[in-house]
Amino acid sequence: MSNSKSPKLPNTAYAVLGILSMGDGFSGYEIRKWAETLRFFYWSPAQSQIYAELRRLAKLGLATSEEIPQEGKPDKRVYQITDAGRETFRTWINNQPLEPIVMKHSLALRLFFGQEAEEGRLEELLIQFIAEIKEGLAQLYIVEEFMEHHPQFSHQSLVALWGQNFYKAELATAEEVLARLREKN
Amino acid sequence: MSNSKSPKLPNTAYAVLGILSMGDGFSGYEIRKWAETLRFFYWSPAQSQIYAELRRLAKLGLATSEEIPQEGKPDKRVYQITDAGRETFRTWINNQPLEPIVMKHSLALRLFFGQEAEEGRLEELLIQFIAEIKEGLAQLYIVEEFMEHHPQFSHQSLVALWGQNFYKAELATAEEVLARLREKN
DNA sequence: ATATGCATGTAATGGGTTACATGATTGT
DNA sequence: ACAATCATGTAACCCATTACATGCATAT
Repeated sequence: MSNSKSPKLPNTAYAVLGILSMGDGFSGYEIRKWAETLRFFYWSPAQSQIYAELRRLAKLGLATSEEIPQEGKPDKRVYQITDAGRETFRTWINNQPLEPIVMKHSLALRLFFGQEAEEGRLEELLIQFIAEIKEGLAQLYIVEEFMEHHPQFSHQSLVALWGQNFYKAELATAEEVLARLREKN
Repeated sequence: MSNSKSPKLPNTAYAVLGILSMGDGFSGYEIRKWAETLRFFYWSPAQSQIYAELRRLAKLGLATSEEIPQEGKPDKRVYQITDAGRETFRTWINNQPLEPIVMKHSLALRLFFGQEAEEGRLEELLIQFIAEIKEGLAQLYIVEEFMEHHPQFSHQSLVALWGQNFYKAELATAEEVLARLREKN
């Protein structure tokens, strides 16, 4: 079923493959929880999309899919990466060039067009943003702490550190911008 | 043609509306150039998408569209924001809640799954990334300098500052992570 | 000669979202 | 009682990308 040469897949598929490569057997539900951590640095697809990607990977022979009957819960479908899947993933990580960072910063967009905002609106948004960032930072600390206690996650904890630095920088910038806006009035 | 209540639009449409609100009359081509600056903090849609959004705005009565004959060049279609369009834009900026930051950081994704990478691959990617960030920073300095000489762009220059801080933080983090990877070997 | 800038548009494809549908178990 | 967790899936929709198509003027 698998193509001889690694097929070209959307990045979401590689992310799912990558998660599958970290253990032996995940349900869609478990993948989804990992994806929630990933959202700090990469993406956060809808649940339906994760299931769709898993089905695609299975169809391409990059993962096996097995139905596990369960009592008291709906049946679980467990996906496992195949040799072809691991090969595809390695080809991606070792050969696919970096893409430019994509950022959708909804506050920056509003700030950019701030001349159309009401008096005080931007300050309000910045204060709200600062609170959200602090919340995100707290979550990242928890993620990193967990990973530091599990040596097999050394790369993942490196990325948690990356996220922390990003959030700290966002915090500092938001405070700087807020101060500038206030001193203009 | 315009709805009595502001219609709900995709963010790309608001971004285009916002650019239209900054002057009186833009061609799709000019919008596109502004969008290229926006990409540092928000988004970078395909050319065809910008033209599609402009047509949508015109159909909704949020912008007027006028064909300007030109010699030696293809005709130009100039779009101008209407009162209804400005109203829609203000409603958006003043009432629409912030959305969470969306980030697609292709390097972080690879780093996260670094256990599958070949010896030296991550270092190679980091070095490449650092070069790209430096290039981006240089461009942002140019953008900010331009805007600081034009007082009507004070909000825009604030966002250019935001972008600089982001890029500087990325640079520092990339160097830190590179150092950590090297000391592990 | 060749590339870049100006200038707009269509067609095919697909990645991804939102909403809906179902249902038992466990914790508050 | 109610919310959260576990667990998967379908249907409708559309935003967005890629590729293609055209063509003159100007700079290298």
